[in-house]
Amino acid sequence: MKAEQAATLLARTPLFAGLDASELLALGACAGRRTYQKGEHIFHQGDTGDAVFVLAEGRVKVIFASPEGDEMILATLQPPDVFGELALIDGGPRSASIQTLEPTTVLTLTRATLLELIARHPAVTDLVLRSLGRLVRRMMAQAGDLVFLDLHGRVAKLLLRMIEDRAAHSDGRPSLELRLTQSDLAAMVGGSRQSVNQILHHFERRGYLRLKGQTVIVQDLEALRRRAGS
Amino acid sequence: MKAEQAATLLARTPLFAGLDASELLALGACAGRRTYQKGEHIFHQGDTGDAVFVLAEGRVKVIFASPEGDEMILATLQPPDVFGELALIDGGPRSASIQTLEPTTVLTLTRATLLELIARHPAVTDLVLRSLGRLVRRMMAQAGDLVFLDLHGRVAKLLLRMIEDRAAHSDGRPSLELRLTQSDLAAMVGGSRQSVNQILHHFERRGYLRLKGQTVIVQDLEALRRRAGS
DNA sequence: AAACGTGAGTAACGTAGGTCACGCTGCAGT
DNA sequence: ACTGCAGCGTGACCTACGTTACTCACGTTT
Repeated sequence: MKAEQAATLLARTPLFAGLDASELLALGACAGRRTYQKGEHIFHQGDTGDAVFVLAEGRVKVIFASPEGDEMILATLQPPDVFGELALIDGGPRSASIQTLEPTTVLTLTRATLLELIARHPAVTDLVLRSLGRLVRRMMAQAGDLVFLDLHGRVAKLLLRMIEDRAAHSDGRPSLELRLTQSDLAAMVGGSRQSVNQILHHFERRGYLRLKGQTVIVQDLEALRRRAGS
Repeated sequence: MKAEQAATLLARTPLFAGLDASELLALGACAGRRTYQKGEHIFHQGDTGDAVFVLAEGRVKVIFASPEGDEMILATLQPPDVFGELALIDGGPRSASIQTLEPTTVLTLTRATLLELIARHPAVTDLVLRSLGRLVRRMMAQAGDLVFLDLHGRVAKLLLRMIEDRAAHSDGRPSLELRLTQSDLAAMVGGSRQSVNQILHHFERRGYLRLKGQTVIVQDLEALRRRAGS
């Protein structure tokens, strides 16, 4: 029952999509399930971790913090994203914290069950490699943006990226329900809340987009792209 | 002959250190060898690549460039560092360029011979995973530094990092032969050449270090650490 | 020697963007 | 109804850095 639900979720992830039905069921049976309220931490940077998580419901943010306590948001995740692989593969501490943005439920897979899975299905290793590869490329792009683009560019790029994979195209114009505070946006681009506020309004004044509470309706995608340098 | 030299080099890399002597010899025999002059490119960002390189002699810099042509130096490598794994594991384009800083010779291992190796020694996969994991962590730290630290902090941190793994402790005081121009240093911390110049002299005036051409003698490690926020 | 290129050192100036310090709104709890 | 509190909107500063534009000290080449 639960295992079946879990299996259908797992089937949607790039990591486990290749497995056959029986294998998915077995994996789903091994998976734990946890629920969190809005604002809770699933794990903290620096923890030792031996589990991978599959997001079943709700959204979370990935937070990288400096020793001084400043925080930078590396990404927001939504089902069926997977997180926590990094600490697992090298046994090191968790490199970032995970905090829920909404009531959330996740599946947990322990290192042991994954090793077992890999023993039976060597192809999974390749998928893990690819997912890590994507991570490296994303982080390189992030670092590049921080040195090559000004804050306007980074905000524009962030909006474009979020539109790419979360857009609801209501009536032609791509509209984006952020469901993030401006403080969160600021932490994603490495700027201050105030500057992000200014920049959003700047874009609105120029006619690139319209702001309505926490949703953004993009009017001029091309202008945004230009401003993002791409 | 050549294969033996290659084998001893491979044995020093973390990736292949675990292999037994005969396996190393076989691998060394499969390896190609190339030499470059100072300033040449070994490959370019965007190329399609199906080889991994092992640095045998000389130093290289890893360059990440923006579409507009601005460049950021992600790292400098020295023997027995390995590079080029990323494009190999996911078949994607090379994510950065490699340019030699000195006359350089490298070994090349094709995708085919590596797949073969992995088939015989599954443990190698784990090492590849770990090396990718290190890469992700390094890039996250890099991105974090860019948002959390000011330029002074990033320069201090860069010096500390280079001292860590390249220091010649002449007479107690750690001394560091950079063999990099200030322009290169600037590209490593995401600043302008002039600012880096100023900051180095600022540190010298404060007594943190002494500058002598391209070598840096650190006088007050603790002060540098403080300035780097760690 | 003259000419040229490369790397280092300085200074003047402008500005992107951080910080501080407000006020406003809407909502949850008592 | 009153009191927080979270999120947004805006203004007045101030400063860290980039940019531009020189100079000087070297090697190398012609």
